[in-house]
Amino acid sequence: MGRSPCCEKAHTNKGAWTKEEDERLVSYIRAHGEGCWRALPKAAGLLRCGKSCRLRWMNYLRPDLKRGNFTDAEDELIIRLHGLLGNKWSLIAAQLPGRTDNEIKNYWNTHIKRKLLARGIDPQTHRPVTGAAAAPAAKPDSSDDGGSSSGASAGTTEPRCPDLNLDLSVGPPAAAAPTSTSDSHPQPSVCLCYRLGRQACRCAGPGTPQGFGYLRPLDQGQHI
DNA sequence: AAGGGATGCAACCGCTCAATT
DNA sequence: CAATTGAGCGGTTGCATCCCT
Repeated sequence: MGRSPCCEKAHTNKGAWTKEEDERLVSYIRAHGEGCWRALPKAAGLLRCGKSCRLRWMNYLRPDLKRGNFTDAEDELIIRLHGLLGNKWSLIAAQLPGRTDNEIKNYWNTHIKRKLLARGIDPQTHRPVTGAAAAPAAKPDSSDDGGSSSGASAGTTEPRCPDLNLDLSVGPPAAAAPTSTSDSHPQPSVCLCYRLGRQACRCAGPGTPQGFGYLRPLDQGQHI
């Protein structure tokens, strides 16, 4: 049973990539484009697993990557998207041009989790942490506490974090998402999963009980 | 200055899903 | 329709660096 290994482990390098390996990978992809990752290492003369090549390219070598610190706006967007999508890092990353799922995942685990705890919000549920246990380590300042209050301590039975405004608009804030099941969509709408690159999503239509039928109107001039 | 713990990031591993045979 | 294959995803780990004592 099981599956064959994705590569011959005996003849593959592991660990940090060398500059030479990076250059080989980049020049190969520049010349041939992204194709069959499984065959790429051999073709490019790399002693690496195809998965490793893909990861290296996606997370580090791609030319369109935005390196550097996350902005506050990106922070907030990630928090909102996480509240809506959960740990779907690739979907979240799709909304943040130049950011990778791995980067966002790391950033979430290292920064945002703590930030939310400091606000008294459970990073997993996005609800106020119950009891006074809320963020014991939370520094009194939390400087950017931005309106947190969120009744952190108080609303123990609060069903939903009042701070959580699931407005997914990435562009101009005006592009509000119709949260209601809006029976009639006046403008063309598209399943969010589709927009994020999941062509065959399993979202039910609007009004789906499972709640994963995200529909959002297209912004002006925007197309799928 | 040195040691040890905390933190952050890059990379690996195993699983799932979709496409292909 | 079932089996196989490959790509992609999310969780986890390992290591380098930072910070505090």
